[in-house]
Amino acid sequence: MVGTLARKELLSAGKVVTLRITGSETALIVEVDEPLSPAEEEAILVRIRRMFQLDIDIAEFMRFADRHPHLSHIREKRQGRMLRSPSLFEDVVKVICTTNTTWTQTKAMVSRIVTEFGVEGAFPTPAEIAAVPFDDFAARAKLGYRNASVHSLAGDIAEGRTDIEGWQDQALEAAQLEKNLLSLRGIGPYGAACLMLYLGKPVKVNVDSWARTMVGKELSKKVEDKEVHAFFAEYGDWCGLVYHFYPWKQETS
DNA sequence: TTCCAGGGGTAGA
DNA sequence: TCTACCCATGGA
Repeated sequence: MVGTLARKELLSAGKVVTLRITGSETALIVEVDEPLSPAEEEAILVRIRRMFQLDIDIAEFMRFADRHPHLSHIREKRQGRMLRSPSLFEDVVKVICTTNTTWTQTKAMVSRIVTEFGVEGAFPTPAEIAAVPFDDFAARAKLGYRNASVHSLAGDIAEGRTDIEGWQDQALEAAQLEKNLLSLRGIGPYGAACLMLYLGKPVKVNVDSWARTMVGKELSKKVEDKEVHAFFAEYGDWCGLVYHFYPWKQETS
């Protein structure tokens, strides 16, 4: 049922370890290729908790899904959690790389960011990206017009002008969190909704071309973004999650 | 060549 | 608030 997720993680002092993560019915199993100090082990645990949203209580969403017969698959398939990155910075960069492009190109962009600027296959830190002059970064990352968004974000974080990781430690209201996310260059309504979903506040649908296609099929017409939002409006503050696990009548190939 | 992909920023109305 | 236009990239 479960596969293996392998990932390189950069620890303090420049140590890079490989994680191999599998799961049983009740637990995650994390293998590390090198011995860890207690502090390093705790650092890895913090990242694992974030990746698998273990700090987010989904019981309320499960009860919500239970009240909708067509969402019964969510509990049956034990859905409801999103896989995310060990840091909000990495999630923001990846979301920027999904905008106005194909999934194939998104993967290529993220792969170049890792291989060009990361240490031994680990995702680069803001400081590592910020240390690269913009023209050099753009030529090697080849993110198109997204280069400026990613490079400026890395610089802002590395030089202390913004602390986006702190946004998730504060009990921010959804509206304020969305406002913060929208203030980031390269993050618009779609990106903010994606990130809100990752941050446990799925109050809006991340309307992308897939959403427009599928809602269009349901309604048998070409739809605008506001019609996609209206389609999911009945799910209230859970609409972002419902969209992600929605049982479409006819999947496209 | 032209279109467009898991959109966003900006100017102008 | 809404619309039109532009934005790098690369596959179809």
